[in-house]
Amino acid sequence: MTRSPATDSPDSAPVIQRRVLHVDVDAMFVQCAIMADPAGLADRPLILVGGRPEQRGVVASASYGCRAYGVRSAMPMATALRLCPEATVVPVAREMVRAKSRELRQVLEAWAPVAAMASVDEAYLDLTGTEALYRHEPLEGTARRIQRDVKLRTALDVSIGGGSNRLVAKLATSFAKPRGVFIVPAGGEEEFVGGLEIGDLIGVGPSLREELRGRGVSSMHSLRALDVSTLAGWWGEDRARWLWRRCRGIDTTPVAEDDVTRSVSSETTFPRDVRELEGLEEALLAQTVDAAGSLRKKGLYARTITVKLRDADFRDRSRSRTLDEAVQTERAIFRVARELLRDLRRQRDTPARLIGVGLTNLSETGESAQGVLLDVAPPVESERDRAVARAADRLRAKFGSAALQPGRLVRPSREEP
DNA sequence: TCTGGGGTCCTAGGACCC
DNA sequence: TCTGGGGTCCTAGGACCC
Repeated sequence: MTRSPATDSPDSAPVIQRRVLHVDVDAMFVQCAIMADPAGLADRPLILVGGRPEQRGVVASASYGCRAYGVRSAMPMATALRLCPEATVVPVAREMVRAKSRELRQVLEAWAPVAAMASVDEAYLDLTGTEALYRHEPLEGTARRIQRDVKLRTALDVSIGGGSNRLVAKLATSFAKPRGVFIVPAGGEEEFVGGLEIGDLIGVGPSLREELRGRGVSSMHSLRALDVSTLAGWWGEDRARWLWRRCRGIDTTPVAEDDVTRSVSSETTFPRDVRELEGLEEALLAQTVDAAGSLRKKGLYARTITVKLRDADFRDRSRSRTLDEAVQTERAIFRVARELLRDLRRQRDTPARLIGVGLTNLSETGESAQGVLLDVAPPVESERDRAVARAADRLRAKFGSAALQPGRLVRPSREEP
């Protein structure tokens, strides 16, 4: 094994030379839509819409044909259709995406001792230690074999970037697209990243870029000319070190299979803004049922409940409350969520375009944070409540989500188990 | 043209505790 | 009269990513 070149500071820590690949599905949603409807959609310019089709939707993904016209992810549908009027608009094929994502993970896990999905359509592989196993084949060769194997076994086209760490591997992927492989040689990280724009760095978005520009820093070169203490004077030590390392292609975060869920949420944008409390509560209940269902599906409980409103003027507001014990039923969650919603409305009574509920502070048991409290106060959620909710889950799984309406779940009838 | 939905992580102030 | 310092938790908001 070789050692990475020494870095000056901060946190210079020469480590074993790692071999990291970043595997990214090319236009995943587009590929999945075509797989779901090969006869209807193949070879057409496609726009995958997020949210409700045609109504306040944005582009979730676009085929390369549409991208040539300037269509981009997150673009409002109206804009996208003006740029590419002949595009076919279809909703995301969620089931297919889930299935293909699972297949992809299975294929990749066979190739690397450590494989971690970073989202539905991308994964990191750490091949460190496989040098002998792969007969000291260059990383590029292994990447190409993985690419072919993925195509063979999942039918997905992927691009693969590689390098000595996650950051560099991911940045390399954009040079590999579509259907290519791009490896940054060990020792070439700093030079490689030096050729990029500041905004290309993962984690540097429009806001930070604008702030940098305001301070006279608009090129990677000028960013690198700054020392840590200057950066720390602007944003504090942590962020300063992060950016200092980032713009030099230094990244020691491990490729870890940490798939712990930290939050579960469900939100919806109304076709038209909603002002009446009644309409908002109705929607809040539906989102609560949805989020609580996901929570139970993962076998989790939540202590913190957050209600979010997006006002008509696009201002986001939220209220949250942390309970002494963790819950997982819509019954318990909605009781709190409804109060939080009323709180939000007291603060500002204005039409809303979005409502959502978020669950955090998750655990795998429904026990109290401070056990003694249970002896004092009755639990906000009984075992019976939980049993009812799980029975409803089974019914929905069997007969479809229309089998039980949210309204009935709030006050379960006696006949239910 | 008018802005989805699912997440993760960070910050900053206040409460509270030692 | 002057008034610590560190840690943790909670809340609200925001940046960012796919």
